[in-house]
Amino acid sequence: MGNNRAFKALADPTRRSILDLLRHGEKTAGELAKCFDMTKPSMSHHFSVLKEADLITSRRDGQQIWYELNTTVVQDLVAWAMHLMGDDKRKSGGKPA
Amino acid sequence: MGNNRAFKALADPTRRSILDLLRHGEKTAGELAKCFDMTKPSMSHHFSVLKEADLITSRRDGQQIWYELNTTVVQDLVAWAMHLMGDDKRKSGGKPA
DNA sequence: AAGATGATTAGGTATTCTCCTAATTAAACG
DNA sequence: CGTTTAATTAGGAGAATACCTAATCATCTT
Repeated sequence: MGNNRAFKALADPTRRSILDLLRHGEKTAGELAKCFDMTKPSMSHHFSVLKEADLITSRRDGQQIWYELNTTVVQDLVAWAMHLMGDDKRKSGGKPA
Repeated sequence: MGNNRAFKALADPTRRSILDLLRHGEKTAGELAKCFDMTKPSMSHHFSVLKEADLITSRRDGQQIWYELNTTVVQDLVAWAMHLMGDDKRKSGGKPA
């Protein structure tokens, strides 16, 4: 059922805020870290959890690392929630076979 | 952002399975417990976490307690996920102020 | 190569989480 | 009432989580 790692990742409010900040486009680790009252190592840990869960992707550019939201896992989450609410075997439209 | 308790509640795979089982209608604590390789007290704890998060409601009928899925919080979750994916300031309809 | 900067990894601590067994509450029923 | 059945609450052990400081890695600049 969905991705356990993703649900675990979303259980922390700091990590959800990080995703929120990435909503409008990619940001560097430092930029993101500045938005929280937390040390950089702690933030780095959160980034790695989000990456493990495939909720973000990363890209190095020189000294900086840019993080970007990966919406495909978020879509899976929505699919699971919809399934829960009864959007099941009703004109699925998703995967014909 | 959304309900932290709900996200925390969803972080556990057993609890997500419980919600899945409640998808087709209410079930008693015992019925649900039978579906898992876990003691009743452990299951009871999971029920209480789901209740605290408003993901389920409960009703006593004699000796049994019936649990039912509450989809309103699930809807909030979907709303948050959609917001994340860019469904923002686009005919919001949510909170005019 | 040395120094500065951006970021991660290593290691440790305090808290939270998940599960268990034992004890308790609540209701049904003889 | 005492017993059985359904479920919860209490208490505790072990694993996982979320922070921190110190140390390391990677890159750029001089």
